[in-house]
Amino acid sequence: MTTRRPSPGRPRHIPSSSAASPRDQVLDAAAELFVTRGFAATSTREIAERVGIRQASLYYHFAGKDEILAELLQRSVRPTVDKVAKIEALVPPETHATALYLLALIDIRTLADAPHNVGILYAQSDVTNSEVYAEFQHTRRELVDAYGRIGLRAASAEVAADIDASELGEMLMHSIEVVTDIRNAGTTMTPQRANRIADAVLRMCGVPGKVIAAAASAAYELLAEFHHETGCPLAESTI
Amino acid sequence: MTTRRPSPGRPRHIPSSSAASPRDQVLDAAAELFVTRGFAATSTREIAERVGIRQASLYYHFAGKDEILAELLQRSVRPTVDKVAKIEALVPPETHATALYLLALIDIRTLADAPHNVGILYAQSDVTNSEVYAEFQHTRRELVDAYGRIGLRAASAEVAADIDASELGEMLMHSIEVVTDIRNAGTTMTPQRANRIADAVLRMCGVPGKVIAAAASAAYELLAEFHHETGCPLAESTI
DNA sequence: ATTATCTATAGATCTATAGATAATGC
DNA sequence: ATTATCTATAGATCTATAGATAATGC
Repeated sequence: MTTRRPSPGRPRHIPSSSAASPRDQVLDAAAELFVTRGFAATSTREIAERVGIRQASLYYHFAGKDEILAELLQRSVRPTVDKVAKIEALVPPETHATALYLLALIDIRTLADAPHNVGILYAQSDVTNSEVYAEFQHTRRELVDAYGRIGLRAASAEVAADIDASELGEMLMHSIEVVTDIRNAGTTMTPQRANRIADAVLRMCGVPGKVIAAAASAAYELLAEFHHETGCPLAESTI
Repeated sequence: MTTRRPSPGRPRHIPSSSAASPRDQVLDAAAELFVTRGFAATSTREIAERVGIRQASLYYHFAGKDEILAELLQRSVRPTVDKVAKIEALVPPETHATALYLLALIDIRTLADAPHNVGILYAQSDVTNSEVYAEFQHTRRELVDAYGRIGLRAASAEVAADIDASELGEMLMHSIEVVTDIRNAGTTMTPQRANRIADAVLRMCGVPGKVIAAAASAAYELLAEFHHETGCPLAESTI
């Protein structure tokens, strides 16, 4: 397990201990640092140090720090967005509460199980206001729209009459992102806790308690379909 | 209006156009920059430039960049926390939904009406993990506790049986902070929108629709008591 | 005397580029 | 030949300190 398959390129000053591609090693190291110290406060030298390469070598893989963050953000929302169509197709019509519960659960898990708490970076001011991250913002917008669309279908008549899809979507998705705070506080995300968050999101839409309970069981049935669907290249940390 | 009252100290290279104290001018300039560019990405020179003083002059008022942010954060949560006791005393017993609605409304307004969207800085990784901000974290914790305590009293039996105060508090407070995202997106916060957010928070606790409507009216009656309670030194921007 | 600024600067960064070098792969 | 690193470094920062200076206030 300790021997490395030889690979092209000049050897590192510290031999790699990971089987992941150099690019993924950089992403993993950067994620950890961005999350703990913040994006702007992390230097390219620190990232390189953690990977075991020289600072300048980063520029062979990425044009700059921005690009590293952009890819991390993209990778953190893309999996959930990609599952939206499948969710909407899979769930029997008229059981919209189940669809919302399923979306919430998948999103919570994705945020909770990611090797680093990248969700914390969504609100960084640098990110929200820079053009470099336009693609991420667009993908995120898709997810907000999905929350709004599915949430509105599941909503009680009372709630549906009061709020539009875009505003509801923003509120639901933001509420899900409490996961990020919880992780940051050091608490572990249990399945029960994930359920309580999903429950709360359904309650926000005015879904009655009994319907929520039914949606929860139905969503769990369907969840197996989504298990390990996408390859998760960042899952393997440097060990 | 354009003439300045002469004050002690060597004159600035660019005369001040604001009546606020130099310290408050620094806080105001820093808030705007921290919120738009991010904390670490803002240099002390930029802050000074905006105030109209030299970079080194900042250090007469603050020991460092950290201290500026620490005070901004403190000022953004303190007003709401200070009102918690009054809310709990003012609201008639057994009408816990009203207390929660009132707390939500006050918090939403404080976040929305602050001269800069400082709430966006709460989740900055630099902040959450540094000791410099321990005092802010403590104050914020008080607010989470208040949300948990008051939310649990207002909650339906179903919800109260399922979730503890600390977890509920975290979820409610986080949901309120959607205000920060909305401001950041450039949308203006109307009173109707504030109501919809407060409504959603009560729904999260399992409060029935009719009770929410009653709590909303009752809270608005009581809200007058809190109008312009605290002096808001940052309200006056550089004009 | 006190206050609030100024100028000047040391020392420590940090990003990105240029060009050399040591592997593998054909 | 291609790939992935390395060394060296230019140029541009940035923070914080030391000490001078120009006001007001007593």
